[in-house]
Amino acid sequence: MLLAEVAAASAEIASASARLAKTRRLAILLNRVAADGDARLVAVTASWLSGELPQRQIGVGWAALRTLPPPATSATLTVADVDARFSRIGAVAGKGSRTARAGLVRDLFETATDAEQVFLRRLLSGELRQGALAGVMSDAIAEAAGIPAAEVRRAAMLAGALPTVAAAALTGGRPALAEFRLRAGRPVGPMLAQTASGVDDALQRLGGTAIFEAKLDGARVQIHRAGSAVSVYTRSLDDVTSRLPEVVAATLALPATDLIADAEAIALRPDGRPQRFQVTAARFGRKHPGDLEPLSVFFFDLLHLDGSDLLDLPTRDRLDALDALVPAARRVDRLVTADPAAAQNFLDRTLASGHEGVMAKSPSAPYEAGRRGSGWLKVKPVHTLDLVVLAVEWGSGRRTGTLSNIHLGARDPAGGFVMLGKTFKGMTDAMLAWQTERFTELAEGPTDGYVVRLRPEQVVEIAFDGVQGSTRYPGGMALRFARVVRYRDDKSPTEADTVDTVRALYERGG
DNA sequence: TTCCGACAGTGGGGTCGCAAT
DNA sequence: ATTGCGACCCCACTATCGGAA
Repeated sequence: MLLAEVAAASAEIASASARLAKTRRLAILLNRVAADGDARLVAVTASWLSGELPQRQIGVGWAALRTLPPPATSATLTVADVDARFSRIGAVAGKGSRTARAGLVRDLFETATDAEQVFLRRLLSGELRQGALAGVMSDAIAEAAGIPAAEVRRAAMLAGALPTVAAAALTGGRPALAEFRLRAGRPVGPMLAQTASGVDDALQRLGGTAIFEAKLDGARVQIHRAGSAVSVYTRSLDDVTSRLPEVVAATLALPATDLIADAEAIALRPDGRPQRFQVTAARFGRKHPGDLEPLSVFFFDLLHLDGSDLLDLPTRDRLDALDALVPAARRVDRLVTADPAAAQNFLDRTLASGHEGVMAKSPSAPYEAGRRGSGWLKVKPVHTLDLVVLAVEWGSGRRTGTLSNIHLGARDPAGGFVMLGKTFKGMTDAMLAWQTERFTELAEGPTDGYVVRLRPEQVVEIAFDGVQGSTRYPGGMALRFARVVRYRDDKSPTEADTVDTVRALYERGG
C-alpha cells in the first residue's frame, strides 16, 4: 500500500461535503488496505485518517515543519515505510536529538511527492482538516467490515483506541469485536459533559430530578486497579501513574481487588480549600512529584468492581456501589434533588467553598464512555466585562481571509489599555464578516501581517470563567476561557471596564 | 418538514521537560 | 541561565450533516 493512495483519499474526503460520502471513501480505502492481509497496516491507516499517529507523539510539531525540502517527483513511499520512519523519529532522544530528528523529517519529506507532503504536514501538525476524524472513521470501519456502527463505537470506547478496533473488525469481523470488554488496566474513553446555563436549565433538561455534584477545578483521572497493580490515566488516556503516588495509595486503601473508577485530582490548601488551578496543573505536569503540593483525589464514578461491569447501570446504581466502596471523605460532595431552590443552594455552597461549579447528572443514564453524553451537564458561573479590541489576527482554515482572533484590553485609569488575552470564540460567520470590515477600517498601519494593530475604539462584551495569573501579559493577569458575547456599539472605549475591576476579581480568587 | 444530537474545526492560557543557544 | 518547542492540563463556541421526530 502506497502512501500516495492514503494521501489521495484524504484529499478526496476533504473535498466532499457530505459525511456519508466521506464515510464511503474511507471504507473503500480500509478495504483496500485490509486486502493486503496485514492488520498493522489497517490500524495505521485508520489511525492516520482519524488524525492520529499510532505512536501518539513523535516530537515533531508545527515549528519543525516550517521549512521543508522540495518534493519528490514520483511516489515511492509505502504506508509501512512511513510508519516505521515515524517510530524512528519518535525514538530519537538525548543530546543532539533535535538535529537528528530534523534530519529524519527532512529525509522523509524529500522522499514524498507534493501531495504526500501536504498530507504528512497536516497529519504531523494535527490539522488534517478533512472534516472526518474518529467519529466518521468509526462509521467507516463499520461500513467496511459490514458490522453495525454501534458495535464498532462501543468496542472503540472499551478499547480506548480506534486503530486496534479497526484492525480487529476488518481482519476478525464481528466475533473479534465482541472480545473488547472492560478490563482493569486498559483505559476507557471517559464520559464528558455538556454545558447548562444554570441549575434550572439542568433540572429541566434532565427531566426533573438530578444528581448534583461539586465540580472540582483539578485534573480528571481514570483509576484502574487489578489486584495490587494500580494505573492512573488522564482524560486523553495517557498513563500518569508514576506522577501520582497519592492516587495510587488512596486506591490501594480501598477494599476491592479489581476496579475502574473516575476521579478528580486536585491540590488543596492546608485549610481544605482548593488551590488555584495553576497549582494543580504544575504538580500534575511534574514527572517526579517530589515533596511539593500534595494532590488529593476525589472519586465520583465507578465503572467496574471485582468482576462486574457497572457502566451500563443507571448513575444512581453506580453511585450506590461507589458509596459502599469509597469513604465519604474521598468522594465529591453530592445532592440528589428535584427542587430548584435546593439545587441553587448546593451550587452557592459549593462556590463558597472555592470550587468551580457543579455537575448535574441524570439518575437513570448509563455511563456513556467516550461520549459527550446528555446525561451529564456542567454548571459554572460566567463573568462578563466590556473590553476594547487592541489588535486582531488573520484566521486560518475555514477562517482564512477573515480577521479572527482578537486581542482584548481593559482600560487603564492612568491612560491606555492593558492586554488580558485573546479570543476567537463566540463569533458567528456574520460577525466574522462584520469584524473583518470593521477592523480593516480601524487598522493602525499595515494589514498584511499576521497581527493587525488597531486604534482602540471598538468595545466588545466578553464572557469568561475567571482570572488567572500570567507571566505573558503586562498586567500579570489573563482571562480564562474568554469568548465574545456581542460587539457594543453603544459604548465608547472610555466606558470600558478597567484593569482595577479585573484585579479585584483576581484577588477575590476567581 | 423541522428539529436536534453528534462531530469537526478554530483556536485560548498555563505548566512541565528538554534541547539548543 | 534563558529561550523555544512539543505535549498536555484546563477548555467554549459555531457550522454542518443526517437521522429522529
